[in-house]
Amino acid sequence: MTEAASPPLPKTYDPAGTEARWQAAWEQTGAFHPDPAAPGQPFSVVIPPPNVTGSLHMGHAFNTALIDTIVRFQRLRGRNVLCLPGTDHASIAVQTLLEKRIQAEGGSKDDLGRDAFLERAWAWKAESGGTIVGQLRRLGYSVDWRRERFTLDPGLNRAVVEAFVRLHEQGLIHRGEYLVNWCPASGSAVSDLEVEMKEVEGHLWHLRYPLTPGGETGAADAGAPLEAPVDHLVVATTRPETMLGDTAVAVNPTDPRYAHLVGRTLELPLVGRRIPIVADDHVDPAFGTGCVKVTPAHDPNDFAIGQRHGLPLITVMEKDGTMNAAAGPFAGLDRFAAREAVVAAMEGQGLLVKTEPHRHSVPFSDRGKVPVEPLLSTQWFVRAEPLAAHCRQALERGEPRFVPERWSKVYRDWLTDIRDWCISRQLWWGHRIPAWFVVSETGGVITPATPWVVARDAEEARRQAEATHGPAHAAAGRELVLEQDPDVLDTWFSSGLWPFSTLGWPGEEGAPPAELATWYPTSVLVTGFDIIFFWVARMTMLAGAFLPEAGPPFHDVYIHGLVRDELNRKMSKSAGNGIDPLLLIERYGADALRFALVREVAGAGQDIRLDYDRESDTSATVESARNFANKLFNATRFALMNLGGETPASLGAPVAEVLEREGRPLRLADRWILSRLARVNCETAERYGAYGLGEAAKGLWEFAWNEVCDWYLELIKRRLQVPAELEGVAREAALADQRTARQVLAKVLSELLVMLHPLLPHLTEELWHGLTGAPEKTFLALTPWPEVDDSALDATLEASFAELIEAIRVVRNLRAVAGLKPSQAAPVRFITGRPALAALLEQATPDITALTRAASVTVGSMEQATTERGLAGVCGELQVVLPIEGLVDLDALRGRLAKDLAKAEKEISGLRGRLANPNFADKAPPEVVGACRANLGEAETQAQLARQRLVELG
RNA sequence: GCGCGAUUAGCUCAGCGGUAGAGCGCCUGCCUUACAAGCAGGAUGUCGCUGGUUCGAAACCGGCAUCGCGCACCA
Repeated sequence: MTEAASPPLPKTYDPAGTEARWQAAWEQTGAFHPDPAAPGQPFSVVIPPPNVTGSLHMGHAFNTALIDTIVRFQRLRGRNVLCLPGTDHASIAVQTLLEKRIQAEGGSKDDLGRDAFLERAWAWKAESGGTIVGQLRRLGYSVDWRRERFTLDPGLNRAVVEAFVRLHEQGLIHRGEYLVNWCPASGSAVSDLEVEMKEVEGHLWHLRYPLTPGGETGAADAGAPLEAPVDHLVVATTRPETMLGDTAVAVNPTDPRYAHLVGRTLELPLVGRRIPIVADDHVDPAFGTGCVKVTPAHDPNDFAIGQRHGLPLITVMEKDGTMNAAAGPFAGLDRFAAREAVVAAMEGQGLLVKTEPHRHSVPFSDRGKVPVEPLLSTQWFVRAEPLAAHCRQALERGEPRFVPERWSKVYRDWLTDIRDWCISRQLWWGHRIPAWFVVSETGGVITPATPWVVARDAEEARRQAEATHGPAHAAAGRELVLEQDPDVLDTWFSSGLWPFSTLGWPGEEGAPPAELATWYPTSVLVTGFDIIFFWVARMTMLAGAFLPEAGPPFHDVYIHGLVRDELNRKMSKSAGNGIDPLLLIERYGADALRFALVREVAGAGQDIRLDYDRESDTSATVESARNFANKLFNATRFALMNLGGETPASLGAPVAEVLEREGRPLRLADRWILSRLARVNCETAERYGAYGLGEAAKGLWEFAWNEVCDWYLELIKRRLQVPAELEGVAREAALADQRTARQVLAKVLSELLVMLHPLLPHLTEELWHGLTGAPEKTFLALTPWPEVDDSALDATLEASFAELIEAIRVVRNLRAVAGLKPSQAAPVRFITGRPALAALLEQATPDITALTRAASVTVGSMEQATTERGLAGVCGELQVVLPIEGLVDLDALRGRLAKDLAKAEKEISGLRGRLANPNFADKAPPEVVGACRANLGEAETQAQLARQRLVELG
């Protein structure tokens, strides 16, 4: 080329500026704001809304990378894609966080009052929500920001109220007094899922409970072995403080030691209450003493025993975890202080038999990080079983489809034997429960017995209350006073509506929102396995209640693993081992981080480990992805310098027949890379579509780097440079061939960029614009996926080309063994008995020359095999000779040949062994046997050639 | 206790019936006008152990071991 091509791009890719520029361009032009009425089969995803409690962590980055890869692919495939973003109000988490801050300022939330507190919470949301949304943008998330939602925004509040009212109408919500998981730290009930069992080194205290006087001999039971008269029982407990609330002691009905005592009573120490001895199957005679103290108001198992035996419930604690008046002298003590005090008191009375160390599980509150107290309290519940049953039936039909499939079992098991869901929280930050108490019925206070109405708003509540209680009030001359339930709903109640509330559900009377009509149910939910119960199951359950005809709220559930740190630890805020995605983005670019994360997920559903050096904040994995990005950048840079200012469009697609006609046919390398391109296109589309994202990433990496860059670009370099001294016909021919190469290069590269776009959105957008010269507001992101050219597929050609590559590798290897300098040219001689291979090598002579620094390339038949002396190697049925005797290290050569020989001999013995087995020939498929024979023949040729050479060398 | 997953090259992981692959790291040689964030070449594995199925097993089935996770938990 004579014209001075000015280098259009720097030598290395700098992601920072590029990424910001395209993010802005996509957003400003509304590239990802779909129209529900637009053509194209709808495809929709609602993102798992991050909590507004902080900032982006690696889990978000991972989830984002996966979702965005999927939706960008579907967009390229022509689907009408909605990817809807949003954030979650995270009731307990935010409230806990704010309370701590207020405390640090020396105040309390009660000083502040509900309204002022909520004002602060909204201010916090504005700040924190803004932070995390900004960080999601920084990843290049192709979501519709115009439709961004927040679980506590007015539209979603409307959905929550509607959902609550409807569930109530369907009889699926009830209010009642039950033993719930109480978190004393946050002063609220929590659901079963928010309780985490932790192994703790505790104690097992053995306490003596005396029998009340009368009939100690146990003579009533004739079958019992007559032992010394019994005057007490010993119970074992890990929580002595709860004894203050004991209302029985239970033994197993079949336990001969105690059968005769059932029905007798004990005197509860420290309290003096008479409590019965009851028989219950739940008691394991083999554990401890076989006697269990029963505290129905403070333990779920005891609660069940209490129900079976009609025992009273005695609550001995306040909601802040201190002992109440029922605890007598221990009132006012914190539950843990009370534990020590009770033990001391028992010991003082000689009733402490022994204290054993005991390792056991203690329920902890997820948020409060303190042991949960099972406490009797009045709460709202969703009846889970009918909703779960609906989901189980759907799952029988394969809905939703879990990827990987095994997670469906986890989902199903949880839906089986499900317990009611406690949805009320004694918090301020959240959706206020749309229930109003008729407090004028209970003297102005809310009690478990206060009548209530559920309504969409205060007015409707009043109307209802008037209807039910109005006449009675009027008759009594009382004013009807209503008070809304002060409590809020579990955050997951609103998150559970997310797939349809965000799309406008419930909409206006008789007019479903267009978004809902187009994009519901959503196509796929992508989330971590850790919230299958919390979120996935809640969404399917609630969707079943409100939109049953639509089926589950998503067709597929793609479950991914967690990102673990370099030591395979779960990343967590409390452990302080999180790796900051923003740091990695700054260092390597968002594309590199995304690519690295996606590339790690080949084994779908598995946790991924991100290597990381905390000293330098570097990650070899992300760095290698950055290097790949740079490789792609440079490949494009190369193209830009060699396309003579033309674009894929101006050059036109390389159509084999047309080029043939024009006398500038596709060369071997062209046909090879076009065949590979078509094949990779098929494979990649298939993988993306089937959630094989890691495989798609790896496949494209290998194609781009190991085939396009390492071989194709190298092979066309000469054709792209037309020497200035060429004249006349030769020049015409060279220019024509140059054009063919340019066409193929332009096609391969531009299509490769499209295929890589879901993985490296910014870089590919940038390079594609450079390559195609597309107007600024025409985006690769919205371009159609390239069509597969079936006629380009040629498996035979690909196999031949692989042989050519091998031949070149052998030459290079021989040169390396000989220690030839890259600048030293050496003659190359190929010898083969296979005419087709010989023809291929003849045809590729110029390529071989260029890629091996050959002084000359000759191809001969077997008869000419041993005429030269020099370096020799074999591959397949090909003998490669570098006749440069003088320059050669003979020992190195012998070593090389010996190695070839050993390898061939090993293969021969293996293959012979197999073929010698008559069963193999009989039972193995013919093509396998055939391949085996062919390989044996090849290996034998190799061995023979190597032996021959070694003999010649002496 | 029940269930799930993992165990393959120094590290991180693919492969899931036809006798082992990638990236990183390592060794050798190269600044060859796309790329040293690169190029060329090289070394490295009784595929956790153990039975079985099969002509053939890293892959399928059984058992065991180790690690991890989930669920349920005996006070």
